[in-house]
Amino acid sequence: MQIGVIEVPTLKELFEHKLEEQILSGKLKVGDSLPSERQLQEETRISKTVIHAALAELEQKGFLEITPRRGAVVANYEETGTMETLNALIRMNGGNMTRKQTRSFMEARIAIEGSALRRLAEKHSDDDIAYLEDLLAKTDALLAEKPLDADALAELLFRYHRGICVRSGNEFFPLLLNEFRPIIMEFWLRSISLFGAEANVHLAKRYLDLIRAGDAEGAFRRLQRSVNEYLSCLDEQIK
Amino acid sequence: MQIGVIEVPTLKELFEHKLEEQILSGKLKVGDSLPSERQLQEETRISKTVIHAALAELEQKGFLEITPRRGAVVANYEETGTMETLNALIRMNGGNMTRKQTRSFMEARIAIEGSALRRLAEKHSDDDIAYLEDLLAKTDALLAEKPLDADALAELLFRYHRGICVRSGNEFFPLLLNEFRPIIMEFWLRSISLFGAEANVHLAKRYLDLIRAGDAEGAFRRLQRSVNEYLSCLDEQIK
DNA sequence: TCCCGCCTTTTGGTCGGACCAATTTTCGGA
DNA sequence: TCCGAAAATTGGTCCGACCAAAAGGCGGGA
Repeated sequence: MQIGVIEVPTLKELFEHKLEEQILSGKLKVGDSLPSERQLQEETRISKTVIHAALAELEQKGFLEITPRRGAVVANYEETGTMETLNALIRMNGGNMTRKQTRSFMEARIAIEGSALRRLAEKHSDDDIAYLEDLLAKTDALLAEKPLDADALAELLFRYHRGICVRSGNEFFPLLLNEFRPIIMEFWLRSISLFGAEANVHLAKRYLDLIRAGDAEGAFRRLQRSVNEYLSCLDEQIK
Repeated sequence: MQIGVIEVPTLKELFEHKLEEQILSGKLKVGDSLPSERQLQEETRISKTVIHAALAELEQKGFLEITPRRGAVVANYEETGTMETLNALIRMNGGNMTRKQTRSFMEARIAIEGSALRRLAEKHSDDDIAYLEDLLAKTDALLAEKPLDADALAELLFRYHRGICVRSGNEFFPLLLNEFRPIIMEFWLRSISLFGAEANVHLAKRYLDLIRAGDAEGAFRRLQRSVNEYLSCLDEQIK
């Protein structure tokens, strides 16, 4: 096993995660108001600037609601939460998603990427095909190298599937994939370790074939099938 | 016309939006590197603390790429952009979406809310129905009041449709709707002005009927139809 | 007893200065 | 011309102090 660079967390991050944990664990309930920045400063012996920066970031993540000169309260992150909130939530759990989260994610993938596949199969230019072929050529090149760089392959698979969304003509789909990025990367890494690199690349090529053939329904069903295979294989592994 | 609370932007926000504007307007091109934080501090007479915080936030929004001790460059926000980037882009344009953006949005809506509708129609508890009925009752109450508060109705419609996503059991769909929130609110306001308040509430009830009846395909088709009606009505208006 | 206006306290927001560690640039010597 | 050490520059972090606005407390008048 390789030991990567050891990241030294900053004071800000430490305080941020501490607070995040208290919110997610329920110690701090939705609607609870936080102590003032000064009070936190005294408790934690951290400067107010750092406290302030951490609180501001937690606000952006959807965990807090800060009103100038009134204070910060724990936000109802089910109401205001975004993908960023979810990413923080998953990271808190060591990067592991619950069974239900995984299912939800795959379902969202079918909804979004499935729509993109359908549209692209129905309507595409030679340029679109060339664009995707180019990305596939890169995965082939990577596949030829030994040993296999799983991270790089996952990155390429991400770009390829985002490419499908880009070329579908929908301006929102690629943005949504970017939003999901950490989760999607995790997914591809696991898929590579479950089914092997070749199988994943082969499947990617299959989508292009179906797009080229204009088989919108076939491409959609293929996506559904591979999602189901992934989920059942995951269940298999747990047993 | 009602004048709401006047929001006083903080220095950080002012600086942030200024930079955002320069990036989106093309004055700062993708790949351009920004002056150092100290230089910006001198130019703007804003403290480095605030400059730093603003840059960090712009990085999170996908507009900048910051490398420690090397500086900040304008990111390719088409590659790294998220919904937040898009929201900023639309806000810059006075809240107006292009024709293509509107189409893309409605398509994304069909993909996401359509999936939620299907799942909920196929499988739901009495509790789910009661939850949605409760939200509908609130819209009815609002509808009875005169004059009509369009903003409040749009808010309720948003909550109702998010409720469908929440109750579909998918943990991602509500988060995606939150992400889209500014755009969705704009959509409902326009829909209310186009078709009237009653028609929108009536349509909302129709979805619940179809869910109750377990008619997944019917609910999905209903959504598709109303989306098409909205788009063609919009075209009509432009002419 | 209640309400209005003044004054103190508390609040988030901002500031400039300082230090750190790593990178980039500079420049003198081989 | 090239190399390597020193200097300058960079983003990241931290501190303690100050600001203006909001909240809360207080006292006097009705």
